[in-house]
Amino acid sequence: MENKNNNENELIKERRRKLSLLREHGNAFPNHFRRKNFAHEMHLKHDASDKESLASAQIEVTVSGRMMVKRVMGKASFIKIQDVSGQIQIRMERDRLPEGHYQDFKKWDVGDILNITGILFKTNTDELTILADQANVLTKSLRPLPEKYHGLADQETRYRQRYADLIMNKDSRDVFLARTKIVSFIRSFLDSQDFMEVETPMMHSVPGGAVAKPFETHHNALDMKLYLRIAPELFLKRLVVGGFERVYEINRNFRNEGVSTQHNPEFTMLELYRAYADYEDFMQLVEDLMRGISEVIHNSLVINYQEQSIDFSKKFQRLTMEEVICKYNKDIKSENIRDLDYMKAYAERMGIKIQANYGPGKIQAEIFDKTCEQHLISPTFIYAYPTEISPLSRKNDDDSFITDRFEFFVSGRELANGFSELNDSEDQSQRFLEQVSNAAAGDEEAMSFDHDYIRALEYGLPPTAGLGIGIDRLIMLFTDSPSIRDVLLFPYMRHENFD
RNA sequence: GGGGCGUUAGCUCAGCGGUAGAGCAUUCGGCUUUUAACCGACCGGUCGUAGGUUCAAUCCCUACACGCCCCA
Repeated sequence: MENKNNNENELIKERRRKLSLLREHGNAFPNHFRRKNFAHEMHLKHDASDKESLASAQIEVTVSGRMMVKRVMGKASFIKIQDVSGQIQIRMERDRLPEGHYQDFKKWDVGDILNITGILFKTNTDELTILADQANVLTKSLRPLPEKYHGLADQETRYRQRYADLIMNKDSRDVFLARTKIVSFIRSFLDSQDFMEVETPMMHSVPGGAVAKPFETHHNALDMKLYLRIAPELFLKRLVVGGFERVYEINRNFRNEGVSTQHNPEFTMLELYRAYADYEDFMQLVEDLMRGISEVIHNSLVINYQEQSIDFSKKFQRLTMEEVICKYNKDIKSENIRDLDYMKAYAERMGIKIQANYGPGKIQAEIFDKTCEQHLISPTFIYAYPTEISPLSRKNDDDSFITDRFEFFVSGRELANGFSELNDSEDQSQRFLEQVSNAAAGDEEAMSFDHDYIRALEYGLPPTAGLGIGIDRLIMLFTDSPSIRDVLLFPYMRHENFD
């Protein structure tokens, strides 16, 4: 029962003693009490009532929640309990409660989960309070809560013991409430446009749909290697081939890469596909979606993120990849921006390591990452991505160096990636071959040749637009969170040693 | 992978080369309208881990672990 690293100290021993007393007096974990009222609902209804009318109304309420504050003053006490909706104060009086109950109550601890029945009244300072007639412990809490004033501040504990963080920090609860609200807004936004939510495999025999290192796993019965998916893209487009013309999926992707304030090994992605649309339609969709979320969460089109003001009210800026590179690299000669030798020399001067298989498009992307992305604070679309780094995107009709692809940036971060889908199976086959040769040249992130996907394209994918939005980064933006860990209920952490 | 910062009581934090500190919480006593309630007393520590330097290390040095931030 005891384990050293679990802080089995005197405080917990004391509470275990109290729990065994509760056990002696009957069921220590009763589950027959029923709540009738929520804290927030009572405040809404009665905060404005005056003392006298509340006293004459004699409103009986029953609440359940965790005791967060306990102030004992001799024969009467004030406590506060917290339920999912908020907090409410309760007054306990020795002479009002059943015989002996007040003495029992004095042994209860902050953190215990209680059920209280009583009459609503206003205190001298006009605080809505329940005058208790009945009080019971539903769950004894064995671990002391963090200090009442400063709360739980330690980042590591907040991430590892999210339950304690959620008990103590309203800001943290609010982030996750906003997260849920945003995701459900996205669903209703897409559902109202006749998109169909689907689920596609999380384990792939051929990893694909993105440029990233996968996690590997093994299926024992079938004795086969499987990969946790890095993207659902190729499966969703198979569904469009099948005739589901508008599909989306909100689910986890897994990438075997570093951890940072922007990256977690598993993260949530929205991907959507719409037949008979192109990337410009999806730029518009991104604008509509961002404005919708901004209104739902902040009731405004201007929000604040980490001291930056972000304005969604104006039409979002649009620049091509080459335009933005020239904008932030004044010394690049635009006529040479597709010249391999020129670009290679330029990139190397700025410290970018150029691998043998890099073409001018890949070098453009490297320069963009290093010199442009950080400046894209206001909502901005960068479009016309090089074909070389866009193996699943449709080539531009007038210029095969680029594709009909965009990425969307806010506060210096990529939030979305969308394009007109490559639906020419023969072109796609060529692009896969180039990826395979990159892999042979040592590129660990290059895509594999997906034969079944080519087969699907050969049946015919209608002209289609696709879009992916990183949900976690989106939540960061709208909850003003500096780290992805702040918007993940259980962020990745190194294994905790309990020895 | 590199650099910086951090790890002291259950929590929030001070501190110092010479017996380890505060507030809150706990325990005991007082208190029937409190708001970080208040008043009094007590209790609470392998100072992240392992080495090293030193008469003496929580403090200085090294390595490691974990975390946060920045860079690749």
